[in-house]
Amino acid sequence: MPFFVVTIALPVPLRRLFDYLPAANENAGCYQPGQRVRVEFGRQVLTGIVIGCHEHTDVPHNKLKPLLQRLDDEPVVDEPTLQLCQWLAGYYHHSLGEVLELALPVMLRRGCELSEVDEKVWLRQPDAHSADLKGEKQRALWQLFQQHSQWSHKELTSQGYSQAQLKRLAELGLISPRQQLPVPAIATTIADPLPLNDEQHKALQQISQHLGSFKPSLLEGVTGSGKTEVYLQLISKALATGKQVLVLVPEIGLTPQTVGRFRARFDVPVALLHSGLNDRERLQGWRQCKEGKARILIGTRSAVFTPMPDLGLIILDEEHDASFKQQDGLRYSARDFALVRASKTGVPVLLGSATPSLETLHNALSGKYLHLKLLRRAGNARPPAMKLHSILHQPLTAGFAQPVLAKMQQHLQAGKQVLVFINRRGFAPLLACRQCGWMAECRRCDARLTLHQSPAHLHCHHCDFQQGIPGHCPSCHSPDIEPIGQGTERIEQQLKQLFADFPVRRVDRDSVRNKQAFDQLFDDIHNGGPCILVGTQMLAKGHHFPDVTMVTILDSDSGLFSADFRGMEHSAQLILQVAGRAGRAESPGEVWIQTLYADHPQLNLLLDNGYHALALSLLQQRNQQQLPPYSFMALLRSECEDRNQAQQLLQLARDFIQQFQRHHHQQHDRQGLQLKQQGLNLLGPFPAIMERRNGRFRQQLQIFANERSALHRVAEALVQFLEQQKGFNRVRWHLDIDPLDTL
DNA sequence: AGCACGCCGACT
DNA sequence: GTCGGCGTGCTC
Repeated sequence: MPFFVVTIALPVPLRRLFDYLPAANENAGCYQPGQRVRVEFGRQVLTGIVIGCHEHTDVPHNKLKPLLQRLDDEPVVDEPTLQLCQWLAGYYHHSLGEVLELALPVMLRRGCELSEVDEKVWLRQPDAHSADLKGEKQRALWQLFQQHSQWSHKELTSQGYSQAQLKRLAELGLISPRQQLPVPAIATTIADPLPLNDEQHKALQQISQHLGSFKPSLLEGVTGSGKTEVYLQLISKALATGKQVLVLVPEIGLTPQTVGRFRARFDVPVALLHSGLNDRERLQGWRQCKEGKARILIGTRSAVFTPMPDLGLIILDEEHDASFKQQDGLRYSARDFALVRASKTGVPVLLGSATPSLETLHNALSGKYLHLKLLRRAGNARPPAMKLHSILHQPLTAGFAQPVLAKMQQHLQAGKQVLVFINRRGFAPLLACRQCGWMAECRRCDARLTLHQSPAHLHCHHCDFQQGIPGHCPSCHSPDIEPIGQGTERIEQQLKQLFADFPVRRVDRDSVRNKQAFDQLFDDIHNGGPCILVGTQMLAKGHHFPDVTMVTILDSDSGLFSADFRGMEHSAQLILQVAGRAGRAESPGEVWIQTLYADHPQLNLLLDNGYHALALSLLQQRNQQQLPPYSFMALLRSECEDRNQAQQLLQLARDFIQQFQRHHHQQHDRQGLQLKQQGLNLLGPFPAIMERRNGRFRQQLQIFANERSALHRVAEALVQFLEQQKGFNRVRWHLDIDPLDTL
């Protein structure tokens, strides 16, 4: 047998592959890219992915180990997915093994058999003719098998059918049991499509023209304009051509309402992949897609990796949402990756948002994406009236201006619900001493501790440090210490006193411990009469509250002067998202924004002329300052318990980049090429906005480039350079490509 | 990332 | 004399 090695990707942060000798009695034909293998790696045993077989290796032969075991006969990572992962590893300068680890369900990473998630399923016998069944229950059961030929055992028993009844049907030769992958039940009655207005109709027509080839589109539609209906009818068209559809939603966007709406519209199996599932359920959903059994997948960020052999359309809702970008480890953007996947698969991708990110908007305006707009709310719903209310020199009651309270009272008495948005958890953001000015601060972060009341404690929202509330000032021993400022808990408490006749419900991460409580709460709100809802972003995303007619935004000011260049963009998106909760039903809503800066130009632009107008103005600013999307950015972050070391590493990186740049210019010179401005711009190193976090000092180096390719070249060289550096063992660093924030 | 090796300080 | 701190180096 000729000599060959198997090249393996391993789940380690090393950005290279490893060669192994084949297992005993196996030839090169046994190994296909995408199969899992077990290998001894140093002293540990790991599960790796076969990348290929080669007859040559640079590794000295005495170092080669035979791999321990081949786990799969068929690849678990199909060819297109493998190629996409290779692209991703290159784009984010990350280890391929770690990318593949992310692309696979946890159970497969651990080396489980695919069949491990098989379950008992009952199948209708192909030649079964209905016999005369005795029992009512048995007839009903048989009726189910007329609708669908396959039901999972678990589902049938949960619907109240017994083991005995199933056994009886099996004895009559009507059905038979099998161990196999269960497929989600399909809705038996299908809801009709809603009528489209001309805007929706036009959007649907235009996108449908591109089914079957790569074409990105932006569907820019104000809240309530019926984006979802366009999605649904587009999906329907894709399904009709025998294709699978991938729908990506933000982390909190996958509500039972949304899922229900999808399931009720299509007579095909719908798979879900989100954080609420356990490992087993995840593998099931993944297999359903990979084996083509599920025709629609609705999932969050990591679902973008799911293999779908018949993929024909990708929809990504709330395109601007930050949860599409992973914020630790491999910092990939599922939105950008979805675009690449669509391009390599040759399918259209639809990005939807009421408040598109400036990146996407720029692509739409420049003609790179199809730009579709839904400007009118569907049905009779009217857009909410938005109003800035100046609180400059105004007396406040519990943080509210008097006219705002009066307005809230009015809506409540009309039997409507009022939503109060304050993006700050806890009772108060600060506990301070009135005598000496002491403030409760976190020992590990450059931050104040947030005061919580139920349960009573001080809490650092940045490192999770917790401690009890002191009875007197630790500095001057005065008992005169008091909470300063407002959080959701305090607003809730005060509103309960001010509006004793109406229930007040708080919705934040603390009040909604688990998903069940969450769903229960939303049921209550839907069924209940007038009430006040106090909450954070949680309230703003995904959920519809038909009875909310007034929204009060309490702390928008904190977002107006953000240190980050995307601060205003994100503030505007959040304000509109919250505002969108009002007046979704027949009654028009109103939104009151309390502010100290009622003449803030951008805030006024947003309110007077809308998001699109503000976005154009922000884009102009970005252009002038050569910030993304008019330049390409990478952010090198470092952190260390020793401030100097974190800073020194970045200084070293900066020096390296400058040298690298000079070198490249020289090369161009020698080759007689026109010296093209590399356009690399370095900012930093400087400390992060909150320099110390969780006991570590954080620094950053911002790298801007005019060309994507220039950024790539320097990033690749930089990562290689930093990996070689010795003497910075205690410094942790990562390179964030297309960072979402510079905090 | 793990995990081992190795070289120095403070303990039964 | 050893236990264990973490700097350094390697993993096909």
